[in-house]
This record gives sequence, structure tokens and C-alpha cells, in this order.
Amino acid sequence: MAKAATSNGNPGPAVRAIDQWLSSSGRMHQLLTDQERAHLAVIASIVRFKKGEVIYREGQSVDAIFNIINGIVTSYRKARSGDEHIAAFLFPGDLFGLSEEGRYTNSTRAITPVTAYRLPIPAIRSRLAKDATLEFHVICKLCHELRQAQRHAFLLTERRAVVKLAMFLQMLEQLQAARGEQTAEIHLSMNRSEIGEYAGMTLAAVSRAFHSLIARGVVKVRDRRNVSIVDRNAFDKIAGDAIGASAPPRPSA
Amino acid sequence: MAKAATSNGNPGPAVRAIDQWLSSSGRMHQLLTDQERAHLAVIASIVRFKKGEVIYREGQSVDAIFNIINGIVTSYRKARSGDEHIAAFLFPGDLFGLSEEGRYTNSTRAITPVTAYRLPIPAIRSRLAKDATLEFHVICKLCHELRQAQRHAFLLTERRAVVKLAMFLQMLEQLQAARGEQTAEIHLSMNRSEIGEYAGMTLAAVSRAFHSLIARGVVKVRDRRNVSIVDRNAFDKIAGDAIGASAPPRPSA
DNA sequence: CGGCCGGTTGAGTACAATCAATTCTGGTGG
DNA sequence: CCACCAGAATTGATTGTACTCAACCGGCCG
Repeated sequence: MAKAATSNGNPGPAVRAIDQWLSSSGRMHQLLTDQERAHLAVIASIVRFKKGEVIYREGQSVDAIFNIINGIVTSYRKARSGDEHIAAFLFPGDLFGLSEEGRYTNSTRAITPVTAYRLPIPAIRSRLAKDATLEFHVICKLCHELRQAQRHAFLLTERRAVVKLAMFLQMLEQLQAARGEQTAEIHLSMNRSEIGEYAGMTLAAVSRAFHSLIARGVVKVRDRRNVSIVDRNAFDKIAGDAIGASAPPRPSA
Repeated sequence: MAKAATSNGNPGPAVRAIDQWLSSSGRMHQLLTDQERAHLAVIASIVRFKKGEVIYREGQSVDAIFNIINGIVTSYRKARSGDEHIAAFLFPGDLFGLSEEGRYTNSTRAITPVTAYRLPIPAIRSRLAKDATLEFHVICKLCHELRQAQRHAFLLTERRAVVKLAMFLQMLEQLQAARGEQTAEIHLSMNRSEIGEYAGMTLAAVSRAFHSLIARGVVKVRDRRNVSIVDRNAFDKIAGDAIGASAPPRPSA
């Protein structure tokens, strides 16, 4: 757990989101200024997690929040039935460590090798107290997260597996685009089972839904982790373009 | 739309949430100081909406956010299938007006007569820029909303209507308790159809689920808007106490 | 008194969950 | 380089549950 001082050329934590005020055609941008990042770098340490490693568990006492440098993390809860529900996939630039009454609300796990900044609560609180601009940026990020969570809930209201899967792929594609990556292909950082846990369906249903999309000539899978959309028109129709490409996305709450 | 200056004895906007740091046994408290409320009162106006009135529609350009004084609001989106999905029920002390790229993300509607503060964006932004403590309180509120949204998503992953309904009732009960109201009875501010739109089931399914809970002697309905829990044990078992009464609730993201 | 809205109830259908093989794939060691 | 293994994914058969469509009830308002 190396200290992350700026002296070593480390730019410090990055927090990215789609702006709530300005139109940016769905692009995320870096919310923090170089100075803010430098200040945060002073209080942050860098931590690494192996693929599959649990970062913390729900109910554990909160001592820090995290900011992903690279890799993918899931935030999840166990249902009494034993199976897990994934509340969110977290990507580089995301923050995690949400708490309630001093305890983490979810468990989190690295689903790829992960590097992250670890920001101890007392330090981050005192930093926030001193820096109104930083606070504002955190507010922006939280609004972004909230929209994401509502979009997730919306996806979950859909009953048909094919539609859910299409919506999920659409979401991933938009995230990729928002991050400025190529969009010829959608890269799946998670396995079928994790898709199911996020989208509220079983592994078998995910598999069948993929099969159905492929059979109908809507998508093509290069390998299990890389999908491309062949028939954009059909795809948008299935995903219910309402949520999708054109329209201005999700507010409220 | 009357100005809401403090001179008239108006205490100003109230923002309530469960704390993320301190244990408060599930109680919400007022996040804002009297001074903050007074400052906000200066920039706020008071607006009223009739039952059923739409406050704004998704995609509309954002000019203000709102803080509920009393009454209940729903935040919803239309699915392409025509039916509405309710993203959240909003209660007194809640904020709404979430946006993305300058447009409201959801539509909102008063489901009871509503009185609210209306806070114009430029004013609230400049107020936030001047008041780091206020910003911190907004952050706390947003974390609360995020937990709520994740809990909602969790509810939506459940397939059985009876379980969903029980979880929904449990949520309402906890909210009531958090607000410090009596909990002998759960008051439903919304109709069956709205419960369905929130919980991801049809009106018919809600009705049948109620019937089932009553038939099993788990709950009793005094009238369609007031429910009490007769067999707490059975109730908690159905709702899957994991989410419920005892344990510290939901973080992450 | 009639109509309407919100809600209940019934019959049949559609869809995913479940349980259970079976196949594929990527990684390992010989 | 290839055979093999373990985990991931696919596929099949059956079942459970909510949806759909539709008729019906009851209270509230005019």
C-alpha cells in the first residue's frame, strides 16, 4: 500500500461523470482539477486487489472510500436465498465505499485485477471541509451514480430476458462511449453469471438470450467477452430506444 | 408562488436523511442548520401542486430543483410499452430535480396535494459555492438517495409478487419509523397501481399479493390505504429479514 | 341514480426458473 | 505441441409464477 504523493509523478485520484448541467453528448469528463487531484494524492494510498478478491463486506465498519485507477469492481449484496445481487459495476474513475450509520452498505469485489486509491474517511472529510469545489464535484459524481442506479432499476422492471440483455449491452456500450473508447465492439468485463446477477436473471436465461440475439442476426460474438452489434436497428428496437441512443437520459430522485 | 423569506417565520427548506457516519438506529435527522435553512429560504419560493399534477417532464430543460414541505411526489419514466415505471416516491424533506446535461432525467407528479420549495438552479449553485457545510449536507442526502435506489433495485430482482409486496411494505414502514411517525399501522400514500409501477408488477398481481398476505394472516387492511402487520414473524420471513429490521442498511456504489 | 375509477377475481398463456446433462474453452503440465 | 482438467457456458425438459385479457364489484361524485 504505497503512498500516492504527487512527487512521484502520480496525477492523483480521477473522478469522471456525465455533467448534469452542460450538454456533452453523453461524454464523461474528469471532474477534478489538477490541484484537487494533487491534494487528494497526498491523503491517498494505492492499493491492489487480485481478481476475485473481496475488498470489503457489507456491515463492516467504514474506514475508507476508494477510487478506481484501473480494473473492474462489483458492488453486491447477498439475498437470503444465497445468491448475490450485483448493485453496480464500477469502472476506473468511479468512487465506492457507500455507507450508512458507519457501516458499508454493500460488499465489493474485484472482478479483474484492480488498482485503486484508498482514501481514509477522516482525511477525506477534512479535505472536503476545506474545499468547496471538490465537494461540488463529489455532488456531481453522486448525481451521476444516482442516475445510473435508477437506470439499473428501470432495466430490472423488464421481464423478458432478451430485452434485459439488450438494455444491458446498450448500457455497456454507452459507458464505453462515454469513456471515449472505441465502440465497434462491446467488451464484457464480467461473465454470464455476473450479467445475470446484475440484470436479475439466471445464468441459463442470459445464455438463452444471447443465443436468441445471435440467431436473429442482431449481434455477433467474437468470443465470450466481445460482442458487436450487427443490426443496429433491430437492436435499438429490442432495447426500447426510449432509454437508449438519442434521448437525454435520466434525472430525478 | 410566494417568496419564502424568513421574515414571515418560515424556517426554510428541510433536508432529512439517515446519517452515513453515525449510528442513529435508522432515524433520519435534519441535515441543515437553522442558518442554512434561512439562507435557502431567501432564494426559495413556495409552490403548490394539486393531486395528480405533473411538476415537470423528463427531457425538459432544468431551471430549478425542489424540496418537499408536505405531500408525496413520484419520480417516473415511461417505458416504450406505454406504462410508467416509478423510480422513487418522494416525501417531505426530500429533494428532487435530478438532471443530466441540463435536462430533467425523470418526470415528476404530485400524488397528493403538495407544497414545496422551488430553488432556482443559478441561485442554488451560487449558494453551494459559498457554503461548504451545505454542500456536505447535500452529499449526505445524495448518499441516502443512492442507498434508497439500490434498495429499490434489490426489491426489483425478486420474482415472487408476495415477497416484493412484503419488501415494499417493510420499506414504507422503515421510512415511517425513520421519520419518527407511529408504526402501528403502515399508511399507503399511493394506490395499488402505483405500488405495481414501483415494484415492477401489474395491478392485478399487487391485488393478489395483498389477498395472499391477508389470507395467511400476515397483515390486516383497515382500509385500502392503511395496513397493519399481524404476524411480524411471518412477515419478516417473507420479506427476507436480510434487508429488513435489524441489520444496518445498504451502502455501495 | 348512473357512471367512473380503482380495485378484485377468474381462465388461459407466456416466459423464465429450476434441475440436470452436456459441451466448450482456456489454462496446465507433460 | 498436445492431452487433459476445471470452470464457464450451452442446451433440454419440466414447472412455477405472473402476465394478459376480461368480466365484475363497490364506493364516490355529480
